[in-house]
Amino acid sequence: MIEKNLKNFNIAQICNSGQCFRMTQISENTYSIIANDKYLELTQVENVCTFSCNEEELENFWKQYFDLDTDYMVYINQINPKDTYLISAAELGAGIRILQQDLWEMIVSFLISQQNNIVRIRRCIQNICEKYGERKVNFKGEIYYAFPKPEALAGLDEDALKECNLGYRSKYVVRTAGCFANGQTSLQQISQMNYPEAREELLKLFGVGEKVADCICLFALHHLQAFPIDTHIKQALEKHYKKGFPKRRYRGFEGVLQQYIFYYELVKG
DNA sequence: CGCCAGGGGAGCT
DNA sequence: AGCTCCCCTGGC
Repeated sequence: MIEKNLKNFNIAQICNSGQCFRMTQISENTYSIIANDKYLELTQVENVCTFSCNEEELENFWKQYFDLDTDYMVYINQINPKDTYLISAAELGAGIRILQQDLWEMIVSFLISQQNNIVRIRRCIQNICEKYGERKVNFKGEIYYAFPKPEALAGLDEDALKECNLGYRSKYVVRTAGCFANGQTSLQQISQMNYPEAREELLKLFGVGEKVADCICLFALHHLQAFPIDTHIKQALEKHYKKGFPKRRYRGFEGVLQQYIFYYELVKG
């Protein structure tokens, strides 16, 4: 157990910000998080966060996962004071972090996300993990499942994942898994590319369009200039930024602001 | 039962 | 860039 005093960190907001699908509230102040093959429980009371792992794992994994070394006030303080909408959004979601999640897991998660709602996306991913992921035991002796590697999904019948509730998205996942399993595309290479290169490479994948590519760039590769535009963001931009969102002003961290807007619309809307 | 929406995308023009 | 159509599940 490690205790940390964290500013601009709110696990509840992170959990509900729609960027991660394997994070669950398990009691009033405690959340469970499964990432890669790791299981964590995090309890937050005010600014005090208690991590269930040891110091080494916190330093080597979760610190990067939660982006703990970044001061998000640096982003928030650059918001135009006259932009009352964005100021309000950032104020409400000030505890959000842009997570650095597993690339393959994000590719699959956002392939599934299209024409889908968050509750179902979570269930789809849970189903896939239970059926094809490695079975693990957490520190409490409970069973959880790691996210299956591409190799575990490649070669399946293209409709096999309909059993996991993916519907017509099944073939997107199976075919994409094949591309990585047979070496046609490389997760390692994509993770080393800059934003435009990575985006272009991701767009080649079957089932990946601009919105999904940007979500992957933002939530896995930590390219903060990615600005995913889904139906909700589109509506918000049309309403509050008739002349267009001032991307130039916020060059390099547009994605952080996108998350504040997304969360604001999710909570308020 | 029909209808439609839920964090788009492919395949056209 | 803009337009169809695609196509799965759950809620009403």
